[in-house]
Amino acid sequence: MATLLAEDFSLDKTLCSGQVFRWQRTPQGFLGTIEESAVLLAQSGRRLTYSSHDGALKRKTLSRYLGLHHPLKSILSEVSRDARMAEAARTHFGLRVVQAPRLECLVSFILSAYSNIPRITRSLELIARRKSAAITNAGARCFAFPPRERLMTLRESTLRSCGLGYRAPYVRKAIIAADQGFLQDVTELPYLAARDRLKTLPGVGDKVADCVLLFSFGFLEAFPIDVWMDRVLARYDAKGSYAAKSAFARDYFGRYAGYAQQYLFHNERTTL
DNA sequence: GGCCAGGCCTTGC
DNA sequence: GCAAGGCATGGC
Repeated sequence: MATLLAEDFSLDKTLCSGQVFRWQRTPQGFLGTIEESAVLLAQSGRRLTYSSHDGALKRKTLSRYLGLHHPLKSILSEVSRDARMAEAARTHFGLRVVQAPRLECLVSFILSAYSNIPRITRSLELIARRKSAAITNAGARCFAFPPRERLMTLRESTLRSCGLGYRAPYVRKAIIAADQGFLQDVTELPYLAARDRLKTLPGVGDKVADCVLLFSFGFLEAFPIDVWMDRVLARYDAKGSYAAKSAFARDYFGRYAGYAQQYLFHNERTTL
């Protein structure tokens, strides 16, 4: 068990705001996987304790995963352009935008199309069980999201058996692209070009691309717009195409628009 | 047993 | 460009 000082941070809000899907609450804390490690996380005040089953999880890897490198206070003060956003910032203070592994994030959000969170979680879990051995931490078994080389051995039919439905070929192609360095290439691009590039993958449109750019590539200006955010944006009188609304949001909230999105999104989902 | 789903793709204007 | 329908399955 190691300790990390985590200021201005809420583990609960960060892991339970729809950015990542496979963390589960246990009596000892949150159990999940990062890279090849089974990880247990618990927070007490500003103290974050963590352990990995093999001791391989590096502090820096964890810190990055949880978005602890983002200057939260200054980000929130920058995006709080109005009372509504300022209120969401107060209510959910400590929520951070994660920086999850790229391929895992891409697969997760391809699965999110026309689906729901329990189902996304289930499919990811089935994929993990197919290609990863069980690892145990705190007496609980879990399965790491498989690395690219092992995902490459998944046939489309096997993906279907994990409940992906018509998304199976999309995921299969995304894995192949990743294996050819596609995701690395995307990191070299500026935001809008990166979004266009991601959208060349089948099954990846504006919304999925923005989620992936925000939750794994670290493009904090990305502002994913789903049905929930559409409701929020209506109150800002933002109308038109996805491109138009997304441009409005980036212009209005600025370079950290993605943080505004995450707070407003979480706020919309947790308050009636 | 239906209805619905954290969008995307394909048509047809 | 933009508005409609269809979509494999599983959750509720």
